Amino acid sequence: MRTDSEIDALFGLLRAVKRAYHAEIQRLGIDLAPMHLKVLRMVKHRSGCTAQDMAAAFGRDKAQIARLVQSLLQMGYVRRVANPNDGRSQLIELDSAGEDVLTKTASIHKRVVALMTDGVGKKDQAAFFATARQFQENLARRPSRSR
Amino acid sequence: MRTDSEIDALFGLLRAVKRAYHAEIQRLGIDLAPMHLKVLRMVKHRSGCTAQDMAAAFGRDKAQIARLVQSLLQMGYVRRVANPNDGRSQLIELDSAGEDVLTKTASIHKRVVALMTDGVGKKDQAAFFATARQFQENLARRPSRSR
DNA sequence: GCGATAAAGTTGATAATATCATCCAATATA
DNA sequence: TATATTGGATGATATTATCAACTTTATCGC
Repeated sequence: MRTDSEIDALFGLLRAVKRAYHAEIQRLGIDLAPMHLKVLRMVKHRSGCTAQDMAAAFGRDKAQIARLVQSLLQMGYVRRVANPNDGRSQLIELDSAGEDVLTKTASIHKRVVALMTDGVGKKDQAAFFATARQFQENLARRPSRSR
Repeated sequence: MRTDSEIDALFGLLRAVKRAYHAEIQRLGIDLAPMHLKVLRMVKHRSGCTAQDMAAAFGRDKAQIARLVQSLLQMGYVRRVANPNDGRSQLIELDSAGEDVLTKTASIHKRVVALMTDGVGKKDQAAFFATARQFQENLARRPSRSR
């Protein structure tokens, strides 16, 4: 039976993506949540970024980022060094264990995308993601961020 | 800077949709979560369904549904009647307060969709949702459900 | 320089969604 | 009938998220 609206369809899709993503991480025996990986990727990509940089880049609450960074610190995936330019903030850097995790998980995105897009033409995929970004921008226009 | 993958784009869209959806509910002064509304819609659509029906229909854990139904019961939005055909289960029916809530929230989907799809052509929208369903089916093929 | 203000980060509280495991009672099946 | 299964309830816990309050440090206006 089809009683779902468009919104329900989106929610359903995203739950499925989350599950698949999570399952892939578990499959690799890595005890990290998707957000942990997101932070690690950011740290790798922009070494020496601050927690605030991430909060802004992700559009997330700084409290959430602070906790993610702390747990990554405790697990030894990142390290923190004082920011020479600002005594309030600290620069986050990837530790070698974090590098390893990123190496191991590098293929997860690809695998999930491959699983999800199976049998869908390249053009349709491109159109889908382009529309997704447009939708997100439309919704992101008003809400407030990082407080 | 664009460092996001397709998966990140989807996650971002989900967050944006959730926020917008939640904000619309709050705007109406209704103290229910999106999942509560989803359950209410299901109860309205299929009056006398069981919690198990919903868990199966949504692909969700039955524990989650049980708790949602219980809170809706406490709030007086639904009522429960014994299932004459099965002493284990109970049939969930919409109460008048639940009807009211559904009437009030009927436009939320439309509003969020309108906000989200602003400036996107009808054809592109249709293509997007069609692809979303296809993606979901691809991902839903393997994972296990309702335990 | 000083005082007000803002920013970076931490912490506490809490919400929404979700999963897993276990248990009970009722049913179905072998 | 003995056994297994199912519907549901409950406890524990994880993930993501938000808001509020607070500390420390910077910055801006004067």
